Amino acid sequence: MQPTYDITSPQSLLDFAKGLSGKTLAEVIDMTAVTENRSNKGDLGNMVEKYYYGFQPDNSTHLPDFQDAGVELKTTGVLRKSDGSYKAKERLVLTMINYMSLVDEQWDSSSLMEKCRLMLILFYLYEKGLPVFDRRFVLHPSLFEFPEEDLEIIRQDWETIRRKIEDGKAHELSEGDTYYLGACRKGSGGPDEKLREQPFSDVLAKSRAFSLKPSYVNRIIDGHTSEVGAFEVGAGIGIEEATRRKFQPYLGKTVAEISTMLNFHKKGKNDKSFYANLTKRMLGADTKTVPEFDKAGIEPKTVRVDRNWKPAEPMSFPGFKYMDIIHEDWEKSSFFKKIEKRFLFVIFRKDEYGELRLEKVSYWNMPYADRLEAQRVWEDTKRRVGIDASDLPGSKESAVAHVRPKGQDGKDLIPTPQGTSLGKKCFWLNRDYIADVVQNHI
DNA sequence: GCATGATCATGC
DNA sequence: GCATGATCATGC
Repeated sequence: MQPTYDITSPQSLLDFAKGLSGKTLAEVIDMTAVTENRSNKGDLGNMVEKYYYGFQPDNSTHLPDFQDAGVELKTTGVLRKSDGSYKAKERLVLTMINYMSLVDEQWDSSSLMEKCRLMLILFYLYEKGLPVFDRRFVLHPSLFEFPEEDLEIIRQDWETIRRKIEDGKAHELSEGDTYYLGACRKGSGGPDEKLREQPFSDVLAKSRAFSLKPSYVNRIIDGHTSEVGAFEVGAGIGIEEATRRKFQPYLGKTVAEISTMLNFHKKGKNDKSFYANLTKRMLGADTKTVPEFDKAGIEPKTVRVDRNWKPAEPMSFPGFKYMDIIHEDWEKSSFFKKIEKRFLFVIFRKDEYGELRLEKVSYWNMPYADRLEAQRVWEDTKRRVGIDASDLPGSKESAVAHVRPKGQDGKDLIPTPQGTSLGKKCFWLNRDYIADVVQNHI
């Protein structure tokens, strides 16, 4: 194909990409020239470069694909929501993390920034099993450069990841360590996966890649990355400090006082999401989402504790389906994805008169050893669902997690592998475990 | 008081 | 209609 773009100009590369909008590769390129397997399911980005741009980048370097323009080409899957808009199917992988060399890098000249400072992002509508040539491009391609205020958070995230490797903890990395930029798992998984060495520990680590969290990709899709949100985040002010400032006016106040300040009241004695919704109001959002938290993939959790810091309840997570979990892998499970996140504990504590007050707001993420224990409970659950779905791990079987019901009512039943119907269930973090976290770790 | 079971209000 | 975040209810 004769190139009809200027390979040194980002804008020209973008304009050329627009020719793919609404189309599939098979519709715009000469398919007779394709030497790869027609049913190829990976490599969409490379196929776009090779057959649409007619350009084969040198993938052996850490430079961007179109190095003369300084542009890295990315393709990423999106899903259509019921209202017709799109959302990210998953995180956007930027580049592999090299544990050995990252520790010697400086942010400005980092391999991440060298490669991804300016990205041309193409979105395609994800459909399971569809070969790359038949994936349809939707939305407009985005020539994306990180807004300055986001770049500060991303730099802090990058430093956090680098420091963890310096501390000899590459194997303990978690997406919950950071906000916009995550160290996501990237590798074959399973027992045969080849693990990587790290510079300051003899423990081998699973391979990981720098990625933008799905919530951040959604902000790119929505074009809201530079929107002024509920937070004033910038140089010297990270997410945590911004959060502290947001809650400052309400700290120490009773629930009744906060309700009055925000004109937001409990709907009735069964308004079970009241504290969660009140928390979102304090952050300046309506009851739906907190944009900055959404972007950073932060998981707010309200915890009510008594005078002795004992939680009133354990902590619930999304439900699972018996028929799904038996085919699932741990790292694909929603429980895994949740506990790798960074949590914001918003703690209401009973005062001497038994009245709840906003006592403390604190970030936390789950330690590696506890994530391993949660994995054990999950694997045990998966195994036992296959044998007898009515007999699953209870709270006395693990110090960390257990399984309990989570349904709308007694009629909310779903099928089991045994052919029976049982109430829906979900994973919970034990009350005593939450107590330990609240009392000793935040 | 705790473990376990049951259910609520809300948003999409 | 259902997933979610969470609290309410019960029996030992």
